[in-house]
Amino acid sequence: MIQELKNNFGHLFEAELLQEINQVGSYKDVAEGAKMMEIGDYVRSMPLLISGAIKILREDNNGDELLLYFLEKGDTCAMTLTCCLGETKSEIRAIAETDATLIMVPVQKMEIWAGKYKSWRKFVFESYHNRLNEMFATIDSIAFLKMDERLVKYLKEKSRISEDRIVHCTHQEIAYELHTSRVVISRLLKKLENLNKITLHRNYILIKNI
Amino acid sequence: MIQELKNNFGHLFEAELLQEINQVGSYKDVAEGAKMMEIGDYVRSMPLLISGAIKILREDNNGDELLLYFLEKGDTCAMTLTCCLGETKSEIRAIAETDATLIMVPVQKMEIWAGKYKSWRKFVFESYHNRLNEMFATIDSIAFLKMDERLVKYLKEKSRISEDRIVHCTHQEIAYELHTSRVVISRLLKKLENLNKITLHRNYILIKNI
DNA sequence: TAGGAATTGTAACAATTGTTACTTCCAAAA
DNA sequence: TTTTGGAAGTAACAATTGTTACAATTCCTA
Repeated sequence: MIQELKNNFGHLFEAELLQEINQVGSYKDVAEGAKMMEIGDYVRSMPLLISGAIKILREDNNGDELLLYFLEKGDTCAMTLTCCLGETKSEIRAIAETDATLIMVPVQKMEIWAGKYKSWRKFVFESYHNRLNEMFATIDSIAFLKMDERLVKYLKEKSRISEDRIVHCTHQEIAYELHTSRVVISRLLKKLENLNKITLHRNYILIKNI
Repeated sequence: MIQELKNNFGHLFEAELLQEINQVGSYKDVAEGAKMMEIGDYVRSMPLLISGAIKILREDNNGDELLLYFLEKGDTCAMTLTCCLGETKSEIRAIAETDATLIMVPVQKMEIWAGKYKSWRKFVFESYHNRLNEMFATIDSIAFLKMDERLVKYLKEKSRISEDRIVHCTHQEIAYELHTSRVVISRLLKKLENLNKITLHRNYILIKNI
């Protein structure tokens, strides 16, 4: 595990901290689609993402979802960061977008390291900062863009994250994550296909030039 | 100033930290409507809000705005919190919603105190956490509510913040902050008036029972 | 007191998004 | 092979939001 740590966080943390993480952290593999955190959960350990991607979702009163953003290699979950303070429940749901590997660190260590290591403080602050910026970007999309533009952004992001020009999902799944209806998504996807930007298939979409 | 500090932050910080804040911080009064931070600004000091309210806004490509949330007594600005690390520009605009008083702390102190005082770390982490939660609430409103519901929420919040059943603003101003058009707001306000929930006047709105 | 700017009311219409209903197509299971 | 359920296509319509245009009112100022 120490090697994985050095590869992914070596440029951030000093050797001593890497050593500590190695001692108390536990390696974990997660399969695509696995639910990693549910709304209302209390969080007891903090994930450092080594590979893969995690999607972070918000839920409305009807149980419908909205995609907030993706976590990627080198990220951590901002939600867990505050759970070493008070007993705060998670406000979000986390699901593995792809197969992923991560290192789980007991949440008590977070506060201890924050006092001990400047590099850890920097990492935690930057994580928060990045998450806030992701949230700004999400708000921009929802508030300022129309659904067709949001859809294009979504497809680009999905393709980038999976490193694949083929996006594997159904129209219904896209509709859930953008918080709209399947018919709306089908309609807009068909327009994109007519513009020769994508090709539609059952259960997947080929991204051509969007 | 030390008395103001004790009143507003005494329950959070130990005496030694209060003393340090008192030494390096500077008192500042801000008039309603004053622009306190602009998008793209580099931040050099960190505000601790003693009284009043600050509204935080986001801007789209056309220069149109969107209200994100309000800061109130005991809050600080999450945007400045990360500016002691890298040279990061502000992503948001801050404008005094009411007359406000605050204490400005040089941003270099933030990192120093984060290593030295556990209570300061707790404060900073909690600030980030609160801001993230505000952002979740904002996203909920934009993504899940219709404009009439957002308008009602907006009026309630404005009334609560100013501690006044009379909300002083024009339809145009509301439209800017909710990122829609004046005609839409006028239309919805008129509906609320017909439901006897508010009374409309020139330049102000009386909140009756919403 | 007259003129002008800002504010609000309102109609008419356009564009976007949401909903319902039904059909067709595809793939896996029986 | 036939059945069955999920996925996608599409039409028709409703609801919401956005836009343009213009009138009426109020307030400030020259």
